[in-house]
Amino acid sequence: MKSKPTSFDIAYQAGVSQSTVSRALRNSPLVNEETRLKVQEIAKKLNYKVDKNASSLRTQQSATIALLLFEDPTSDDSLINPFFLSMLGSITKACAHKGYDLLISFQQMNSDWHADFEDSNKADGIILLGYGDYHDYEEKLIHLIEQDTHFVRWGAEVKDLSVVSVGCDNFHGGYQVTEHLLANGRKNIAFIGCATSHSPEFLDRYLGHCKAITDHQLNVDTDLQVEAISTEEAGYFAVKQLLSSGIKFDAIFAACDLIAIGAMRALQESGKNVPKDVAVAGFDDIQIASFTNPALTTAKQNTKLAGELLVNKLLALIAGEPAETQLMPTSLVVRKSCGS
Amino acid sequence: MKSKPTSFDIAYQAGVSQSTVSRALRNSPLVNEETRLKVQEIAKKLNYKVDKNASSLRTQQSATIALLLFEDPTSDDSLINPFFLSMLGSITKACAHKGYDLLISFQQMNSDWHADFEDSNKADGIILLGYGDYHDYEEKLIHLIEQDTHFVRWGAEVKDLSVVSVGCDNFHGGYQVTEHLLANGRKNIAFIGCATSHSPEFLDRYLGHCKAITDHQLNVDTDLQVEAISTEEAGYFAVKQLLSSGIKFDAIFAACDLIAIGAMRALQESGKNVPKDVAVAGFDDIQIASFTNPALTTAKQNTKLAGELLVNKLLALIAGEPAETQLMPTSLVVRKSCGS
DNA sequence: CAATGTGTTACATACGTATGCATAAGCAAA
DNA sequence: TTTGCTTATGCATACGTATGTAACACATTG
Repeated sequence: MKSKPTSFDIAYQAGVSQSTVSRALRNSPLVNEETRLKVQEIAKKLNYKVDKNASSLRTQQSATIALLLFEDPTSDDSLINPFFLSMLGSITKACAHKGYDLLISFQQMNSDWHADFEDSNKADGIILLGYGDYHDYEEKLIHLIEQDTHFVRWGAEVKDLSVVSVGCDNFHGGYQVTEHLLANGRKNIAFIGCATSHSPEFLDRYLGHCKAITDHQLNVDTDLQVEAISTEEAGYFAVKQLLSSGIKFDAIFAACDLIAIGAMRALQESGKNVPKDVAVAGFDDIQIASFTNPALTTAKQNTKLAGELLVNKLLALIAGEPAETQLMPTSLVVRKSCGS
Repeated sequence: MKSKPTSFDIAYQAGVSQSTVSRALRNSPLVNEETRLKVQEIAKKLNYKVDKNASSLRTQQSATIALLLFEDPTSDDSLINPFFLSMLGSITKACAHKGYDLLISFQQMNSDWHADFEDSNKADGIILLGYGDYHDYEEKLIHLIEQDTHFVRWGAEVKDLSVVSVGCDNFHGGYQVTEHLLANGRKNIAFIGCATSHSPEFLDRYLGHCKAITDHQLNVDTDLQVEAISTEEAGYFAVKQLLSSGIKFDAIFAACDLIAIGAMRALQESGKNVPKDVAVAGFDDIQIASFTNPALTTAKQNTKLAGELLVNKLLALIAGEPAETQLMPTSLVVRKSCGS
């Protein structure tokens, strides 16, 4: 009574062998229907559950995917970027839909994460999630590839390596946002966010922004680009700094929504009206964006689709099928913060 | 070269037996230091990783915790309540800190979740997370107990069952909020949220609210309690309904922050000033709360502590140690939405 | 009637690790 | 020399499942 029933217990009660039990429970065509029903009935009666460890050990498959979430080491320890939380929810649901369990692990970028699930057989594949420059961990990617580990990652395409990435068309998204601001008559658009290769996502958004400006026969003013990491505080201080510098601007393109929210706080605190005095646009479309005052106009990254793509591509790789890097389009969500 | 190295491969190279390898890698005092170092060196060279399935099968321990997250079936399919996302982040970090992996699974309340990890040995214990009346799934709790499954849950104390719960002092939190509103001179405080046993958390907040009112020699007006589930939309419509009913009120106590946000939207849309005309207070202190306009005054549930408590108590149960149900205090976070 | 095929079951084994028990070597005490 | 103890290692086995192969009964065919 004490210990969990095994397939041998069922076999004994059913008067068959353990192997027949195993086949019967997996609906193998090799077993007679009558036998199968009897076995399944007894299994149910005993509240039998397959031991996943034994099963995984035997089949070398765990029906589990590991999600490695990289923290931005500069951000607040207790919080997680809402965008990634949204991705996490989406990936979880996509996994559940495919019958896979999801193993979650937070990692510091500089830790030995590449070793954790690699050969432990605890997961059939890995999803890498987090902003940042992949050059910072390129050798770890190479290591993963060398070990024939199945994995996909969120982010921009990795050149020169056969890595499957799912990302967002940050360049086009940036173009869309700035074009929208220009269409609203804004001339001097500040860009708040890191515009170096250390943040390839933000950089692409900035480049799209610049392209939209030059396409409209205007000149890019580099003074209007202010560095900021992806937090509300960074956006707040960047705008404060911009305001005190005396540089004229009538719009802000924040590299992500959190920055935009901080930017709006700084503007409103300084007596500026959004969008009348300064239009503000963001990027991501996190949940908060529709609740700010005014509601934030932003380039939406479709996290639901992204999660499904990541999971589907990873499962394809696991199944030995080909999978390709894919760039998702962004869509502009027009709310109140840009005037129209 | 092809297949992953096993402990036998190391044993062969080191000229010792597999059992010695196993002991050496686990730093058993039974093995000579010299031997241990040699074994560990070879293991590193071969990039050896313990097979978690085999290890778990042998030891019957997986160093993994399963988190079952119950969706509110009425809420939007694509979104997850930010409060639970915050809990999820906190639990993930607490697990990582203890060296445990976290297996995440979304569940419908009416599904067979109680069976999923119970005997599969895939996790050493389970954390149940989600709002709702535990009476709705009491028989499943009993089932878990009968199977000697280690688990803890988030929520109010479960009477008559030996279930370890970690919850928040919703009664006192409700008392705090209403007392704050009264101290600000508000007399007619509407309560927006479900106040039935189907939502025990909300009910306790309501009861605390009522206690604060009677303690101040005032009478509870049941017309000022309006039903709403925990979404922004529900808060919006509840307040719209309240406004059109003509009932006078100068403050709103929303049963959760999402409701409060919807309530503010309805008020502002109707030309009411928050907090001048109507003060609004919430519950939870989700991340959005500090970004709304005006910033939301709310009773904070400490998700960081909650996650740690849940994990610690679960690990205690797994270790065979006693653990007790615990109620956490809430703290009032005063921002701008109540006037002072 | 022999040969072949079909459907169903049992047997035996492998997956890779952890650990109780036996063993061997070395050494001190009797 | 014998006994007893310590230290270090190997042997053998169990964890519970899944599956290749063999075996068996029975039907079909030439």
